[in-house]
Amino acid sequence: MSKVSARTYSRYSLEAISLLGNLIRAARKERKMTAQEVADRAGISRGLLQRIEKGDPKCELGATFEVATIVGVKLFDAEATTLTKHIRQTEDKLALLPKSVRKKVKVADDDF
Amino acid sequence: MSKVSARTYSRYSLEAISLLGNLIRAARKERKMTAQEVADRAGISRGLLQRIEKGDPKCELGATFEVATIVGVKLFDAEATTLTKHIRQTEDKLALLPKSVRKKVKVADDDF
DNA sequence: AAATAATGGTTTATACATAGATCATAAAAT
DNA sequence: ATTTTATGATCTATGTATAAACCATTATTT
Repeated sequence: MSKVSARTYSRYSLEAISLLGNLIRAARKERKMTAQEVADRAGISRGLLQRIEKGDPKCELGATFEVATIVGVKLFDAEATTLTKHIRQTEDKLALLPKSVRKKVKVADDDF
Repeated sequence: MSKVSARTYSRYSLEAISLLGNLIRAARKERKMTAQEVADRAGISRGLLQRIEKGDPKCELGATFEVATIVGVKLFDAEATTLTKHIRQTEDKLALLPKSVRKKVKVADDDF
């Protein structure tokens, strides 16, 4: 008597996660590291690494990024500065908005 | 009597996660959505969304990517095809390698 | 070919993330 | 100014991800 309402994920999310897992495994193989080696260096179990490479959505974000870093898969790397800049711009923009143009703009786009 | 060996994360991983959280919050604000709205659509609690935006490494990978997707933060988006191609290339390359040039190449780089 | 190592898949116990409720403060709307 | 809404934070119970130990199979070495 359990199983109340398993979480759902959009196709896009699942694909992105799966892609990340594939990238990690490919990078690990490329560097000729065993699953055990990477797991040890990441401080996680080999089983968890398997699930990460397999694209299981229910893994720790931190463990996943850590593994990615170890095998050399840079997440935002090159774009990091650009992205940070983008955030700052966005926040500035928001700060400049009149405080009441908000709400009821209706988002209206479920673009996936 | 607990706290045995808390997991550790590299500076890079933490920064990447934090950056992702910031991107998500900025995108949510930009789209003028409340934390509750996004949480509902992602099927998670508002508290979890708070932690995701805050850059907490111990969140579900799936929940995080789902939220990112909802607010319009594309993870690999444009590069997806390129990356997929890259993976295939990598795997092909590995497949072509003589079966014994492996091991003892010594990784020797902790580049972070 | 035999032996060794790596992977994929189990299972079990336990630590811990999560949902949900509550409260305080801040922000926005009226 | 008042009211409403959003956010940030804290607490508790419970489901569940994780580590660890297995085993079976597949690669890789010798």
